[in-house]
Amino acid sequence: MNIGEVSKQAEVNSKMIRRYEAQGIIPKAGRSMSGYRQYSENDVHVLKFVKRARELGFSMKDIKQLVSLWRNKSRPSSQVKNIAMKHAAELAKKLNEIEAMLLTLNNLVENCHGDHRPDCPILTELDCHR
Amino acid sequence: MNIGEVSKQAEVNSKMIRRYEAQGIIPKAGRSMSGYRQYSENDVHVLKFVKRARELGFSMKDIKQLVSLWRNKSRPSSQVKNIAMKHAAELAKKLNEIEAMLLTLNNLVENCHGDHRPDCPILTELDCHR
DNA sequence: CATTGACCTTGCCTTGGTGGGAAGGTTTAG
DNA sequence: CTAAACCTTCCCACCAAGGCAAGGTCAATG
Repeated sequence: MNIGEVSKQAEVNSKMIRRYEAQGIIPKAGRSMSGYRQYSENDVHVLKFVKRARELGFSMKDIKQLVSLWRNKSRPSSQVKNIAMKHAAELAKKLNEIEAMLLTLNNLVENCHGDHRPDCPILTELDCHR
Repeated sequence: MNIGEVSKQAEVNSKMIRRYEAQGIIPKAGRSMSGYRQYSENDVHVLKFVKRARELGFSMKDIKQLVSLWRNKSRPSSQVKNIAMKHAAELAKKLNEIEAMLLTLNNLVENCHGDHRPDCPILTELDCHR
């Protein structure tokens, strides 16, 4: 299988596939006579794993470790859990930050006329907050 | 006032002050004989405005527009509101995405033993999701 | 008056994940 | 034979921030 076919099947951009290989997240693909990367069904499987992990917001560093643990059939599940918990904690932090921003922002937007007049609580808040 | 003093007062890194100037977000500072940037109280004020806008998650592009509207005393508040609403919508979208990730993630973490044993629902989910 | 240390200047590199595009080689179908 | 659709590597851009380096300036010491 060439990279384009894998890309379709795993729904991962070929550009990204090459990058993941360079980052050591997926194993180096074999090459055809002319230098084209050659893939198997299993490679599609790995890429889907990576894709799903990205969708859960894991960093590439985390994913590298997760893939390695995934392949190691005698991994301790504690290691996987640690990575996931750390990531969940970071996500929760971000969530709180965004929530705080939205709270303020929605408040301001509600109180702004949004017409031709120049007075605007949004600018006032940004101006006078401190 | 030199850049260091402004940096302290506005709580904005001097590196960032120079960058904002280069990006045209704040006006070009005057220079002393020796080439040092010279600032007034008003510049501190502008930088605090920028800082607050960053804290609300606005992009530098948005902030550039906001500063310009802020300075224009005859702006229509509708323009400000539009920028803020667009940003709020993006934040809300991000919020939802992170919420979804956290929901899945917390679920997985709860069901993982997290001990020496290799079986782990987190890896299983990443593996079999599709 | 010279040195020292704190300040300032510009410029380039790194982060993290993704994408665009160039310049060129290969394969396949018409 | 040629054109299209692949593939290759390499460099650049995004975003906001920060680190580091090499050099100039200023103020207070000895």
